Amino acid sequence: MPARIQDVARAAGVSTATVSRSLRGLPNVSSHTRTAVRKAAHDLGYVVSHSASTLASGRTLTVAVITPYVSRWFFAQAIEAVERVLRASGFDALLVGVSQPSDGARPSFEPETLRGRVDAVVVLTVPLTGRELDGLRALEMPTLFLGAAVAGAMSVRIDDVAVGRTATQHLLELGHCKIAHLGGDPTEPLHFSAPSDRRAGWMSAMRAAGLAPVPAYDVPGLFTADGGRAAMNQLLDLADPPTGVFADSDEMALGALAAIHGRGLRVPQDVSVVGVDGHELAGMAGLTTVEQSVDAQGALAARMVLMAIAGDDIHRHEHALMPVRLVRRTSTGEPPT
Amino acid sequence: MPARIQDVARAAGVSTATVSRSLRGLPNVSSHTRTAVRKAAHDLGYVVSHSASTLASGRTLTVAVITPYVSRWFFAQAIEAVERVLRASGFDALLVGVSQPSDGARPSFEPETLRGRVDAVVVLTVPLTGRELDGLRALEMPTLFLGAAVAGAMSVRIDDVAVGRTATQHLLELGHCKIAHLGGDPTEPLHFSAPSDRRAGWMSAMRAAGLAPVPAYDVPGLFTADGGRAAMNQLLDLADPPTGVFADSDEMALGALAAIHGRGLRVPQDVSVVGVDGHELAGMAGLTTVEQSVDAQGALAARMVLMAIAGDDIHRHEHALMPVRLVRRTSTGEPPT
DNA sequence: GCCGCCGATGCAAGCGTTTGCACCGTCGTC
DNA sequence: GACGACGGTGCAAACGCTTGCATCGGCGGC
Repeated sequence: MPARIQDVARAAGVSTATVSRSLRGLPNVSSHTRTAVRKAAHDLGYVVSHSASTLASGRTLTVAVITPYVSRWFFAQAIEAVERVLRASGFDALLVGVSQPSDGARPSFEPETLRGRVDAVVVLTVPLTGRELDGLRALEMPTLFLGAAVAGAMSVRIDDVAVGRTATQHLLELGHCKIAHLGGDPTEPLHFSAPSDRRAGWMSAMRAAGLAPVPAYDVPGLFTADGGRAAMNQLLDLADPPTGVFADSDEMALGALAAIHGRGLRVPQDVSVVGVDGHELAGMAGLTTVEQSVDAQGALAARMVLMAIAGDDIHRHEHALMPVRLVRRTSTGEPPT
Repeated sequence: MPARIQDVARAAGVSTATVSRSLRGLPNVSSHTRTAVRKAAHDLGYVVSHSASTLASGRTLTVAVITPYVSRWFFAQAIEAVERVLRASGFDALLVGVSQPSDGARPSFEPETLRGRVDAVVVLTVPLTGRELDGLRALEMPTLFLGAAVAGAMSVRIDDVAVGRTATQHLLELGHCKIAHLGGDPTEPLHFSAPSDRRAGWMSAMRAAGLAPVPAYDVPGLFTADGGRAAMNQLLDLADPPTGVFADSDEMALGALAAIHGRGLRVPQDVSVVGVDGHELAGMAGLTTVEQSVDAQGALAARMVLMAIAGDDIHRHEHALMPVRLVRRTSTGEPPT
């Protein structure tokens, strides 16, 4: 029923080879012929068969986006940006979720499955096991990690150690000494690097200030608002609670804010909180945060991948580091005396 | 380099036809043969070529998810749920963004492009023009709208009029008379139905209470926190500001909360706010809301689509209505006297 | 005026599966 | 003991496009 290339060829009075070349803008086609073919194709409502085209050429015009979540801020932002740039270049995004079910035994992701299915892969953070990474490497296609760096592949990310250091230093400069850290989930089977790097930044800044990071001040917040709230409550239950809190994400920080307000305490008079991300609602809540542009990271990632697909090997192993900046708002101030 | 079906056939000492049938679990294959084939395939690391399989069979094992956004709460939730269920059934999700660029001239979405590319389409809300909808219809494949109902296709959604009525009635019951509505963007070229339906619910509840909805109380909030804040500020600037606010989404409601607090006013003593959705951060902020489970909606949507693909024509035009429930928290109370 | 070159085009061989149809024993039935 | 029926298997024709190679004028240079 739908028109095939043969129909267009017939209508335009040329061979299928010429139709193929005309429609794809290849050289060695007279402009007269090209026009005629385009018209015929348009009149017939011809659309190239993706599977046939892929089978014959090996090109898929598709990029896989592998992600553990889509509803969390960072991931949603990244997916949106990557997809937008891909689409603008005529590429499609194949969404591959790798979140583990609650039973813990996540259905293992099979990289082999992507062979011949996509032209490149963008991995959000590194939600993969060693075996999966090896499988991905075996695919030998352009691969880019967004939010983490992996040797032998491209990457776009921020300096997470610096993020931790910046946030902590901000609190230190305000005069805080008792600074806590709300991080990821230590039982998380996926080994995300951002939480540990940010923690490292926190510790490094503390040490540089001549302070020893208190173990009890390092609590898991699961990267969710609920987790952040629970973690904050845990901190406030301590005999000697912190006066400053550095949360690895704005979502956790907002949860912490809720916990603080829930206790009748005031921000920043009683407790200062600084987050990471630049979440829209962080602005609403007056949250001081270390802002990153995931939109810019995603767009750059997509562009790099597209270049690699186009055969630009120069960037094949490039690691891009994007800037962050501290945005001071009303959630941080001097510690109580 | 990668093993093809021919290699597996040779290794197992059978024909490619038998390999194909064995691997796909078709009947009329002796269990002995099937085992041998499976082993050979596994040993060779054989993975069926998606394009070849699609070309030959017409099946793609892929579903398109068409969405105007991915970073907004509803959409992120929906995408995540749909993808998860599809993946569990061996299907992939092709993400198709149709958001308009800021210049207003959104690159028109070409439904024809999906022909032969996917087995079904899930459309989040209805971000499409009439022409696009017609094109989608012409594809004659299972199509499901999530978040809106369209005649002639499946749909999963909530009763948005009831949502507006429920939220408004809650405020009415608390004694509010001056109730405002934060809705969508009237200049939005995409004609989302949720905002207008919720507004209709608001108006209907007001009228049922013998009150006339005040035009100045109906302001656009753009469905973002920032928009909600701006809209709320606009309301507070009125000579006679409302005492109750019904926002079409939690994100807008949270923005409204920020605006109220920014004026030094208190919630709910001075102004009551009720949202819609069940956003995690709404819980943090104590926001009363009309909660919906987008996760359940997305999962159901995916299941319906899968059934339709499997040839179950019974559900081909089914319209599922999912429940909502009012969650009372601390952002609503009696109006000031 | 002939030759070689080049741009424009067509031919046809793949690309790797799926699947209708044919074939061939075997087994149960009358 | 003959005869369908049937399970198990192979053959080969699609599926719709891309692309290396051949072909064929026309044109500039000598």
